[in-house]
Amino acid sequence: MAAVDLSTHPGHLARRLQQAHYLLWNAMVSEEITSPQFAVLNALVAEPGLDQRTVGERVGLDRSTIAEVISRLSRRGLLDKVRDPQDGRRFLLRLTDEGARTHRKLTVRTARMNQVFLAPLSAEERAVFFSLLQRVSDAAEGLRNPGEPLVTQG
Amino acid sequence: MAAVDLSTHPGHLARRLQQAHYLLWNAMVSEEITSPQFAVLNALVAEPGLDQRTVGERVGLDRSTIAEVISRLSRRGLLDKVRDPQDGRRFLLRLTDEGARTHRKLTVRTARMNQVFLAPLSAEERAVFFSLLQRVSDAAEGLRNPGEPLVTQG
DNA sequence: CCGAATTACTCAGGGCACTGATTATTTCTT
DNA sequence: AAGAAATAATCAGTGCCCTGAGTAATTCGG
Repeated sequence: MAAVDLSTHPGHLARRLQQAHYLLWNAMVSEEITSPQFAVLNALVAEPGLDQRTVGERVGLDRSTIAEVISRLSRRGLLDKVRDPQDGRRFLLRLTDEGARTHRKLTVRTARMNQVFLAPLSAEERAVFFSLLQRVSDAAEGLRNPGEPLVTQG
Repeated sequence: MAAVDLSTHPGHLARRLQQAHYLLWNAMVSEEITSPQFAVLNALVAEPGLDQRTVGERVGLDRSTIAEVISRLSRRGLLDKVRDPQDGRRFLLRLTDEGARTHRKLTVRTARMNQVFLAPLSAEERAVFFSLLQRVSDAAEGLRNPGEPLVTQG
């Protein structure tokens, strides 16, 4: 008795969604490059020369996790790490040719995978889905960083 | 160039949502018991005496992960593992009094946390949110298990 | 200019999540 | 009844995710 219905628990649903995505990614996109790794490659395509911490911020990975992910990508020759001559604490990151090639290849496959993943939803539902996911995530992230309010009411 | 907008990638959004939830859970529910652990306790409140594999199926954890989670809960005295006398491969699982107490306590806190987590959404939006999350997850899980079709069309 | 605070990164430790291989037990087939 | 197939659980290995503590470099305040 007193058991709860997990289907109304957003955390449980989020975990299930992420796991389902993980499996489909593995089957349809890549067994070597993970989704967070792709996010890092993508961030460096958009803004080459970012430092490690900023890349983590862009893709939503904390300092420890981004360090591991970068280290793997660097070990596989997909990106280069060089000390910032202006600030000896930072490493500046840049994709190698191989890294850029990998990003291009996975971009195509990822688009295909997203079609399959979102197949059960209509175009309108997809837009709603994205919007709801983003609103909840943004709000929850805002709870941790009360520094920059999302809406400034004058 | 050719960088992609991650805000239309459900996998990326799912990961962010899950991370946001993880942090809020830690802050508002418990630093000792995790959300998957709570799901296991909850499954055993609903159906005491389940075996390990079935519990994993109920809460969406694979054979390896459920083994680790059960082992932690058992080590902390929240559940008991006994060999099934009918089938020597299985372990039958049952909450201890302490486990049941913990489940009751966390049920209350989890409800409070969900209120905060879902605060940005109206009641109607929450219903839509749950439904979309579930439809996408169910469909993706169905891709892996083509054994039991979700809809039987006569 | 120099000590204090801040910042970027690293490291150790705990937990979740998957795959592939192994072991023990049960069930199926002949 | 005996060998083959299936099943429950374990183990090793990889990767993501967080916290708290530590190190090196820079910036801030007096």
